[in-house]
Amino acid sequence: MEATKRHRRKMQSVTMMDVAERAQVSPSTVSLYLRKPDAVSATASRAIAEAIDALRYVPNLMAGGLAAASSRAVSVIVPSVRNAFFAETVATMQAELGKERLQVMLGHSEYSEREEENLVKMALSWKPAAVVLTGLSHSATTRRLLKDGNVPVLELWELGREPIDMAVGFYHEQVGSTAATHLVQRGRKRLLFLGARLQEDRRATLRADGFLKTARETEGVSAEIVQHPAPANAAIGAMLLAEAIRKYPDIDAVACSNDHIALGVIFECQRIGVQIPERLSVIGFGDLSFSAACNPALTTIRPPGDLIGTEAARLILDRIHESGRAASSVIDTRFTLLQRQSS
Amino acid sequence: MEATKRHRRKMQSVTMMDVAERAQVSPSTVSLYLRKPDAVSATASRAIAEAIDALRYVPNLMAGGLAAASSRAVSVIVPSVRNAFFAETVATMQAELGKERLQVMLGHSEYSEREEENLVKMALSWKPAAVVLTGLSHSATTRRLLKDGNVPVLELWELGREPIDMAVGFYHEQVGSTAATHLVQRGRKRLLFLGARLQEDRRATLRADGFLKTARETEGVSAEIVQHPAPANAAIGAMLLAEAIRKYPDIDAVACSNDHIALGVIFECQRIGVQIPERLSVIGFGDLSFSAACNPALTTIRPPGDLIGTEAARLILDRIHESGRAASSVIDTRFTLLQRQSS
DNA sequence: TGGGCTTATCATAGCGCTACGATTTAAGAA
DNA sequence: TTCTTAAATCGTAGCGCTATGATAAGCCCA
Repeated sequence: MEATKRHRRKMQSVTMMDVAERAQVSPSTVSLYLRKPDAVSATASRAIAEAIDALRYVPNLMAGGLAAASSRAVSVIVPSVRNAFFAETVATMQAELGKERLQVMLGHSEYSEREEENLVKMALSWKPAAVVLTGLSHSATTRRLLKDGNVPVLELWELGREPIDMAVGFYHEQVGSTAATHLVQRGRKRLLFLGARLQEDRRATLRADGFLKTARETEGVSAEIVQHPAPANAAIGAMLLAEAIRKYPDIDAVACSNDHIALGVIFECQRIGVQIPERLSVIGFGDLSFSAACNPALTTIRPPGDLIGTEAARLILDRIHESGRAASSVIDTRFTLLQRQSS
Repeated sequence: MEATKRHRRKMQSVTMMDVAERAQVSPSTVSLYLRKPDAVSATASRAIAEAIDALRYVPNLMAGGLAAASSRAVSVIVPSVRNAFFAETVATMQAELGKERLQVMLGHSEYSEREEENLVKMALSWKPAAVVLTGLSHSATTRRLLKDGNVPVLELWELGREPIDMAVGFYHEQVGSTAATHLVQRGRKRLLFLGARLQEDRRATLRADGFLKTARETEGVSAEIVQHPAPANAAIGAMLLAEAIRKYPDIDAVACSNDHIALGVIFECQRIGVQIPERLSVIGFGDLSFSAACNPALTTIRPPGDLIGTEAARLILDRIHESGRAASSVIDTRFTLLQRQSS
């Protein structure tokens, strides 16, 4: 025994080398086949495919990522996937990115910039193919990390100020404005905005702002706001309506920061005998799964959560494929007003 | 020039080596500090921490994972995060695992075993610290991959047959049985189960089975089922109730496969003037955000989505820490009946 | 004072893959 | 047939880190 080996290591059962050997090609060719199948001849492709199958080869993406200095993971950070809006976008993105074998890494900021910053730091450790954030407000450190990180960055669900890199979403002030205009067109004069958790949900605040601004700029129309710091749900909605009627007995229309609130309003009106829409018009935001089935069916504004996801995925894939490009994109997905019975 | 270097490589700006140099220790010590801070002296720790901070060092987890032959990623595969139940569990798991710097990699099977299999293959390429699946039904290949993969495996949200490795959840037949027993105790005799997408949602089917079995075993009680293949939502719920009343005019209680269906039932009853609970008792499943605020408030069974997430995270962390253990665990989280006005 | 511990630190050999440039082969053109 | 050019394929040096075992430094008690 000549050499006294001191080191030993566990290892992966089947490596690319094994595949190469069986297919009678070099490891480089196997690697090429896996990354760009078109660049490999039909003969080689067949042999490699057979070998992969026979050996049950599973590529090691950590090794690949290390060698390539970038991984096939996309870090997606949302306030919470418990929120149906973001769940829709995350689900759509995962489906689209999964087709190209990109992995979604999920993080929840819980509406905290501090937490978002931690998640971004963690994400960067993975050399992700892209980092996806929600909204346009981030800590200075987050911004710096992302700009220095030399990584495609997407900001979803909000348009307005300058994005770090790319953005897909819509203008929330416009949502509020559209709601106000709609109610006015329906002949309403005493408008009210019902909001929950506005201190944390910047986008809901923008909707409220747009609503109040547009309403107050209209001749002969008044607009007030009633809010609560708790997260939006139907119970809060019911509570808010009760409070609103106490404070402003003559209101004839309410816009809600989302459909959960609106659902609570509908229930509360049933209980206290307020007729919708005769006595009170109601408009929500979200078009959640129950909105069309309410009694009365809820007029609402539908944000395109799925479209945001597909567009985001498309931008990421574009960036990956034509890696040279630096064009920064902003996509306005718009939103849709769905008029139903409640207004 | 002696050597003609042919190779060149881009690289990470700051590596562990840079940190080691600045802190006047070896790279090994830095690595140790990062993985087990307690094993490093206070002096060294301070110097390393300072260096990391000053250089803004970001560890490369791909390199770490490759060297360690396992990553700090946990692959979580759920039918869809659009479903509030799974969203709750995913969110909770991410929060718990994130504390220990584990990344959640998300996949959506869309209730397809074929798709789940693909996702598991992709997941395994990352050498995850654990693989988390939903339910106990998987393709044979999925099972084999996971067993050969030498990876901790968790199956959530369902108990019953033998798990691959560990399982956290509850018995869905028990849920159905509990619902039936409750309605009988409230004096109901003509029971009905309203279900959506039962062909795909195995767990909803188990609830239906448990419900029908228990009801039919009870003296003087009858039970029927009405279902629809579309995904559960309030509109389907309303439709199902209308159909149910047409088919079985004398029913006095309905159990719904989830609260979305129950919400539709409530709305439909309001429209057609059926009094809840006087004429008809209603019980749901899920305790969704609106359930307590309905009119009338909905009696429902609450599955502990958050508990499932925390318990799952705990099991994974336990496995990582005491890596020798092979004890396979099954945790029954139970569920809670919430009696409200609708029954 | 020194032997036997424990504790802290270190040097080094890969982990499995991809990028790079070089080399071989195939296909046309002359 | 030879030369040129394009298409396939190959050889190899790392990517940045961790596991391993070795060494050095403290510490206790005889």
